[in-house]
Amino acid sequence: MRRPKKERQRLLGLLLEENPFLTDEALSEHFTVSVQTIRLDRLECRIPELRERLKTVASRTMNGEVKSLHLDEIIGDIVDLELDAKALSIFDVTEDHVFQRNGIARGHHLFAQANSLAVAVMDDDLALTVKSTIHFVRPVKAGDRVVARAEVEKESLTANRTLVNVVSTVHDETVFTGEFYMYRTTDGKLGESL
Amino acid sequence: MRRPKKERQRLLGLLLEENPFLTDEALSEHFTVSVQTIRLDRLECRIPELRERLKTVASRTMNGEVKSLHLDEIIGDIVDLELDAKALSIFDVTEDHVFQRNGIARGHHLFAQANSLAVAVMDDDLALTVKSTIHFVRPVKAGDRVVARAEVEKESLTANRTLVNVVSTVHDETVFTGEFYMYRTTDGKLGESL
DNA sequence: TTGGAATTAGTACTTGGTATTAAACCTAGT
DNA sequence: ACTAGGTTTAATACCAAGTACTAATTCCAA
Repeated sequence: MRRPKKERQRLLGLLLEENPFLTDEALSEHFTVSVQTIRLDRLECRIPELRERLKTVASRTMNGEVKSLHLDEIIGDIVDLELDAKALSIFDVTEDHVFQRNGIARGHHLFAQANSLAVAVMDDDLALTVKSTIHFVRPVKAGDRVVARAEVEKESLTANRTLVNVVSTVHDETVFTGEFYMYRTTDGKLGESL
Repeated sequence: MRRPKKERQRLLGLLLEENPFLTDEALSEHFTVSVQTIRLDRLECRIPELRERLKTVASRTMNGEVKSLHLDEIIGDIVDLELDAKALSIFDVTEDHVFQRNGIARGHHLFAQANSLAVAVMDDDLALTVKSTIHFVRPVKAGDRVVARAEVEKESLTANRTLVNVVSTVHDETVFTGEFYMYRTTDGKLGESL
């Protein structure tokens, strides 16, 4: 599935943040574009080459800056994304995400998945969550694969505010729903600055 | 100072364990031998080349072989707690918690702190969050110390449902508020079972 | 002084890139 | 219809940091 440039570049960034080990070669196959295109993308997005990425990741390890790396991680793999429209991510719940006592996933992981997705679906690099109402409909257990679907409310697409609805399911059964009122910080094409 | 082979190789191993970022070139200067000698040394000692070393160090980071502790951890340090009444936790925001683009903390970390606190304040080992409405009142930056205060709504202390209000502040200024509707799974003092 | 270990040198080849130039391909606008 | 611009590919030269291999040189001790 050939994606438009802008979308491809966003996904490229997200992908490499999760997996910095991918070579341009591998990326070109993933996006079914040429290696040169990937290199142009990295250039535009100021994403360094594989070796530089590994160097910084490794140095983070050596300096013990790892402590909370996963905290900043985008929770869940974003597998589909249409800017300002909809997006989908998958999050595999492991033992690490649940209360030992009852094996039920801690709420903030489900929230993190949904929130990350809401941020990602916005066509704005600096989007922020302003307000949110969420429901934990059914408990989620370790081993469950949570599929989160985000949909942008078209009619809410005003200058600065946007409503994103997220529904998370396990085996087609709703486990979580959330409304995310997002704030777009850029009002135009200022995305490239900074 | 020219050291004998055996000693040099021993030092080589120690050196690279501490600092895997050194190239053969740098090492050859350090030991004042030729690059080829260093390569023979690495070969004999089965020390991989720079890139391989960085790859493994970096993968250690990514695979969370260093992380572990935090995932299930309660986010923020709970410094005060009165069961079924109120609780307080402190969370220091670091670079790891913010968007690189604008230095603002990702929402799900603030949520995680508040949610963890709401769960902790309940006098029930198996309390779950059912529903929540939250406001991100003001952006939080790296370096900020977020103080979250949870208060149990006394009149809501019914059999199974409880409302917990959380207000998070930075320097006495409110940055986040949340209402957490909690579900108690045990209806009495069965908390110790399981 | 001579023989084997240790060291150094030199060459060809590999990966995963950068940098640059140029061609080809769409696609929207007047 | 046709051109201009953005986008994508291609092609080439070059680099860093190596491996793999061969060969020459140096050292040092029996």
